[in-house]
Amino acid sequence: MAELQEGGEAPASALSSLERQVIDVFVDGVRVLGMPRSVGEIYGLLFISRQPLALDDLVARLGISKGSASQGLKTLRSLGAVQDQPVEGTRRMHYVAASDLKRLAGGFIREQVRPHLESGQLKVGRLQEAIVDQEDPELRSFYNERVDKLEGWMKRGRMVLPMLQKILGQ
Amino acid sequence: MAELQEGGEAPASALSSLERQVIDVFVDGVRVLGMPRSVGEIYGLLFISRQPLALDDLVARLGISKGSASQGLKTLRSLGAVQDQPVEGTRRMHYVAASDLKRLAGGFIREQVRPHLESGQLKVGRLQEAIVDQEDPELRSFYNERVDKLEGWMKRGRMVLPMLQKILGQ
DNA sequence: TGAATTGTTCATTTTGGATTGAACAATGGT
DNA sequence: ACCATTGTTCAATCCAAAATGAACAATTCA
Repeated sequence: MAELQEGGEAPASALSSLERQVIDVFVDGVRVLGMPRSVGEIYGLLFISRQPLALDDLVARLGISKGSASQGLKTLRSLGAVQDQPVEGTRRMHYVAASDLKRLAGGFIREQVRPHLESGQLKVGRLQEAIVDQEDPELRSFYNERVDKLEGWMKRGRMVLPMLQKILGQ
Repeated sequence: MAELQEGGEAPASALSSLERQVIDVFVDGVRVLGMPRSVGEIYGLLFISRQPLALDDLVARLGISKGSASQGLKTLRSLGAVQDQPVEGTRRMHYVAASDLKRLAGGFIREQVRPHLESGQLKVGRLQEAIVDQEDPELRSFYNERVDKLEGWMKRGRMVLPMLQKILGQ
């Protein structure tokens, strides 16, 4: 049984021109944000799909591996950009794209930006300590000035994130 | 003549621990912004150097190739993150790091963010046209809704950039 | 003008991160 | 309990982007 590929449920056809174009927009988008192509493809296809899609739909329609699809979905879920959606009549999980900018921006900031900012601050902290070793007083004061500036940038970065989120989310 | 490596001018010594640490911070930073490691190294070393440095100083102290150094400087200059600084007594050009956040953010937005936003908008425009081909009216209206949302995101993106720049630059 | 110095370009090589796919859980159905 | 279905993990592979380095301008100096 069940050898009919074109069964009653899952359309695994090629991408329409429109779908391809939308996906391209997101592939570009995530690339700017430093994320892998497959993540953009997955989000793009979900974004432009009226029905929730299962992992195997993504594999079939995008022509990517199960591994990529699984990893990509994991990333997108951690960002809150994709949500599980149970579909009755099957135990296969389906997924939908979250399409509210506030949530997307928030997830990205929380998962990708904050961690870097924090590790940066840590490093700058250690840096402050390293300066006291500097013998030459003139050089030491130059270093202090620079590291203070760096610290200021980080602080400003932290300050800007919530503002950004607020501006985007309304 | 001039076979003495440790001449009277250019210190091509190894990086101090402090220098190494500062450079690491910037390597991380530019990585988040999707730029190559060498760019972070170059900016980092210039940022923490009291004197302007020449291309060959960067090559010697960072241990990168002349090609990388030249390319990296080109990028940094286009961002306004590094400025030429003639040094009297030599015809070799020297460089200094611009250290004002407003300028840095402005350059990055202008050179890296805006172009992507604009090409994205172009694509979304073409997308609007592609929708009219869609026969099924219900699907067409779904597509319209989605593409409108996408367009809204882009518009909001354009709106946020100047705000960001303003917040950072004071 | 010719030689030396300095920076750029670009074909090749290298490499880090993305993708693959097979082995492995985990769960559901009978 | 067993088999079928579905998703995850991770070592191996692949590939796009970065780095290299040699050839090539473009200057400057003698």
